[in-house]
Amino acid sequence: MNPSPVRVRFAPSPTGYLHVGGARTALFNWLYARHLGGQFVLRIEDTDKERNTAEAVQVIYDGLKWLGLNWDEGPDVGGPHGPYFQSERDAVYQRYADQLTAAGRVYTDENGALRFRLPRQPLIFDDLVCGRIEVDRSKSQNRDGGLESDMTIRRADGGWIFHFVNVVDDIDMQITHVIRGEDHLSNTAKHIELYQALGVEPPRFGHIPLILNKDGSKMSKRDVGASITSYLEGGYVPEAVLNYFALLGWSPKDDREIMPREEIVERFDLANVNRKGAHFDLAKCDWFNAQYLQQMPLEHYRKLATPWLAKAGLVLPDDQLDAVLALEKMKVTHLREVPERVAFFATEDFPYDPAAVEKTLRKPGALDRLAQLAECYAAVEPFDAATLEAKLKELAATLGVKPAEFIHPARVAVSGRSVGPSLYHMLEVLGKDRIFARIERTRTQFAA
RNA sequence: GACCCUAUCGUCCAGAGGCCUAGGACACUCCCCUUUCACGGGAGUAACACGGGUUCGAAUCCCGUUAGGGUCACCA
Repeated sequence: MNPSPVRVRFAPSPTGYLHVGGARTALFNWLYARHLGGQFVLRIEDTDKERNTAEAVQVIYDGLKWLGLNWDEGPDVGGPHGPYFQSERDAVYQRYADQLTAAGRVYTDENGALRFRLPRQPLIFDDLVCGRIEVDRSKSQNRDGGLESDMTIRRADGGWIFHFVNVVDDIDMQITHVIRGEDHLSNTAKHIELYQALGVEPPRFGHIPLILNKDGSKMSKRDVGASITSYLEGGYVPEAVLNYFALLGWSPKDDREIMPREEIVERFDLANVNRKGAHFDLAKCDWFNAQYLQQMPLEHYRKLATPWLAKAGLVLPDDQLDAVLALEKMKVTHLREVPERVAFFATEDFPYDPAAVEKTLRKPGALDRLAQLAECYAAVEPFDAATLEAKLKELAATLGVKPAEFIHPARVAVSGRSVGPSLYHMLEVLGKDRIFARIERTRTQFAA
């Protein structure tokens, strides 16, 4: 006997952007499916033809793919329960609507819309996250204090309404577990009434907490971090973002935070999802990103950083690329910072930071120190960080001055700035010739 | 307005009656490491919304209050 396979779905509407809340819903569905060896279905809810565009759908694909949330069935990959665009499922909806008509459960109202007669019976269901939910449907009122109006399932113009197509598709696609945002918890009663009217056993429901802004307000399109595209464009590592999102509402119940995808899949469970709305904190997301960047192998880091270098028009010789990237790897929070940080390796014509010049190069004797250092380094062998450090300190000792007298001007002379990589490692990567040229340029340019 | 969900540090989570003088992480402050900036290490500030019960004992269970969120569309 086959264990009944778990089938979950993510059913976004193509609005032109993928909201974090949506991505997190997709993630929890995906985790649930992968954890249990079930199927993850992608269905595009594009009944609203107005805002339905190919680009809007592409944004959803891009976001999910970036996060690594692969789907087993969907518009682009097909599957046995298609089509997966609601706009192409008219015949299916008509069939189910006919069934309701035959059963006398719907009627056409005075405006020509098709409405479902709500049974308004007391109703109980077990939510996988929220537990037992008990509603007395006969008490549901609308804003005017009147009885909740019967649910419209088809507009006068023939367009289908969300609640209906959502339920029909979940039935038709044999969805076993509906994992969605808590904003649908209150709608679930109506949905169950629809399942019952259709003579179908409802799936299990799991309503996950909403994601709010850090101050608790509702997150809208404009808010920082709201759009998944902003992570793609902001230099985030998908695994880091996924890790952070997973911890918004779910916890492995111990102190583990940085977890590889496989571990999250392995440990994920709806029972460990909490019910409290999560406030989104980009600072913590950034911390995860920095951690992932620091801990990943240089080879992987290079693959992620290279496109950013290219986009900035920076060219680094192949044989130096890794060495240069390694110099700043521990300091980068977002990949987009990389070009700026390593730009001075790519050109001899780098700019000098005015503040650094003022503070360091303009100091009396600074240019002389550079000359002395260059002279000292002329014969250094091997030209590596350890030797360079030893030589510099030796020079300082000989002259009876602090090493800082050399270190600071040298840093500004070779990089144009007062902050950057470890000086000696930076010198090693730059090499003797470039250092001498840069010191020369500095001395000429800033000679009193 | 009716109904539903929620309530532990500023934020994300631990805590499923005694292990809690409430733990971890981010953020913040200080110290160490480092003659840069980071990383790393150490320390610190900081919370059980309130009021009633139940119990020998409550952050944990129950009720109420308050607060926040959600749903009640010919939007999805």
